Amino acid sequence: MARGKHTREEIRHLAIDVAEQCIVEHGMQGMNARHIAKEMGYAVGTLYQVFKSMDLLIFEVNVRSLLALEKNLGAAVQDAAHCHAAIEAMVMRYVDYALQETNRWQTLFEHRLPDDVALPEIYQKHRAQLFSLLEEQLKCAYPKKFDKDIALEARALWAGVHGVCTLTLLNKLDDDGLNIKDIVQTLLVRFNTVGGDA
Amino acid sequence: MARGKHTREEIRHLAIDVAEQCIVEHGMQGMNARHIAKEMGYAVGTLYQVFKSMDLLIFEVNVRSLLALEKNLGAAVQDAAHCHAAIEAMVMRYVDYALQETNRWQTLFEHRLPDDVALPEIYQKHRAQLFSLLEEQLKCAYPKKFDKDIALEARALWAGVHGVCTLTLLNKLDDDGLNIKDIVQTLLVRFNTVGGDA
DNA sequence: TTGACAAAATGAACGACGTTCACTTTACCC
DNA sequence: GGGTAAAGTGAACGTCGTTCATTTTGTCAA
Repeated sequence: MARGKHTREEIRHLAIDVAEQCIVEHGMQGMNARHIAKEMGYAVGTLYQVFKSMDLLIFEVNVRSLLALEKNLGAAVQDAAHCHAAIEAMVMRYVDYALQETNRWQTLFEHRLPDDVALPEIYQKHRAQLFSLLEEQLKCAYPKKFDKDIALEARALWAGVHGVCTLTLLNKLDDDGLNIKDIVQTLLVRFNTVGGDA
Repeated sequence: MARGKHTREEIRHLAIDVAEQCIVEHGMQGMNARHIAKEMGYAVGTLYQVFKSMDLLIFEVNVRSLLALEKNLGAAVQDAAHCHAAIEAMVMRYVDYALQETNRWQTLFEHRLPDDVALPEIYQKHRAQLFSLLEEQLKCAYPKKFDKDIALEARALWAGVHGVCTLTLLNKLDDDGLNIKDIVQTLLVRFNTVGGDA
C-alpha cells in the first residue's frame, strides 16, 4: 500500500456519494467526470482507477435508488392492514417516488449499460425482489389464481403504474386537468385492488 | 436566391431522411452532425442553417414516427369489426411497433427537447389525436361512462401498454419465460376489452 | 537514515462530439 | 462584367469520456 487519506473502498463510496448528489440535483447529464473528481478532491485518473467508466458509476447510483425504492415499498406493505391496502400503498409510494425524486427515478430507468457490460447480479436480484413483493400481495388478493397468472398480473399492473409515471414525467400523457393519482386509481380499480376481490 | 442543387426545404427533408435512417439503424446516439452532413453531401455548417440544433432534427424524426404510429393505429380501427376488437388491435399494433421499430420507438420516448425550446404544436396536436382515437373506441366500449372517466381509462390503459413496452425493451420486467403479449392480454382483460363490456 | 520498490495519484493529451462564424463560392441582376 | 447577397464551407472552440506516461508517496530492508 502507498499513499492514502482514503482506502480504495472509501474513494469508491465518495465517488458514488458525489455522483448521487449530482444526479439528484441536476439529472443524469448534470454529472461529468471532471466535476465529480474535483468535488471528491481527486484527479480524474483516480476516479478511473475505481470505476472503469462513468456508466458503471451511474449504475452504482441506480443500485442505491433501487434499494431505496425496495425499502420504501417494503415499509408500505408492513404498514398495511390487508393485501388490498398493501398493493394500493405500494403503488402510491411508487408514484410519489417518481414524482418527488424525479431525477433519481428517471436515471434509474433511462440509463443503460453498454451492450458489452454484463448486468451485475445484485441488480437483477433486487429487481426480482421488488416483483415478488408485489406478487406476494397479489397472491393474497387473488387467492384462486395460479402462480403464472399472478406473475402476469404483477407485471401488467406494475408496468401500468410505471407507464403512468414515465409518460407524466415526459409530459406525454396529454393530461391537461387530469390528476396522475386519478389515473393510477383508475388502473387500481381495473385490477380490483380497491375494494372487491377476484 | 443563390446557389442551389437543392432548395432549403429539400435540404431539410434530406437531413431528416438521413437522420431517420441513422436512428432506425443505430438508435439515437448512432447519429451525429458530421456523419449526417457527409451523407447528405453537404458540410456541417449547411446543416446548421436548416436546423438550429441536432435536438430539433431528432425531433423532426420523432414527428415522422408519431405520424406513422397514428396512421398505423388508425388503420387498426378501420379494420376492426367492433370497438372491443378495435381497442385490442390498436394495443397489439402499438406493441408490435415498439418491438419491431425499437430504435424509432425508443427515440420517440427518450428524447427530450431542452427546456428552453417550446414543444411545437403539431406534435401536441397529433399526440392528442392519438389519444382521441383510443377514447373514441373506449366511449363505444363503455357507453355509460362520462367523458372525464373515459379520458382516465384511456390514459390508464395506454400508459399500461406503454409501460409494458418500455420495461420490456429495457429488460427491466424481470420476465423470464413470460411473453410480452400475454402481459398485454392480462392488461386488456382487466380493462374488459376482451369479451364483455362495462 | 537511506534508498529502492510498488502502489497511488496525477493531469496533459486524444479523439469525438455539438456548435459557431469568418470566409469563400455561386447565382442572379443591372 | 462587376456588384451583391444568399448559399455553402470547414477550421476552430469548448466540453465530454477516457487513457497512460509520469510523478508522488508510504513502506520496509539494509
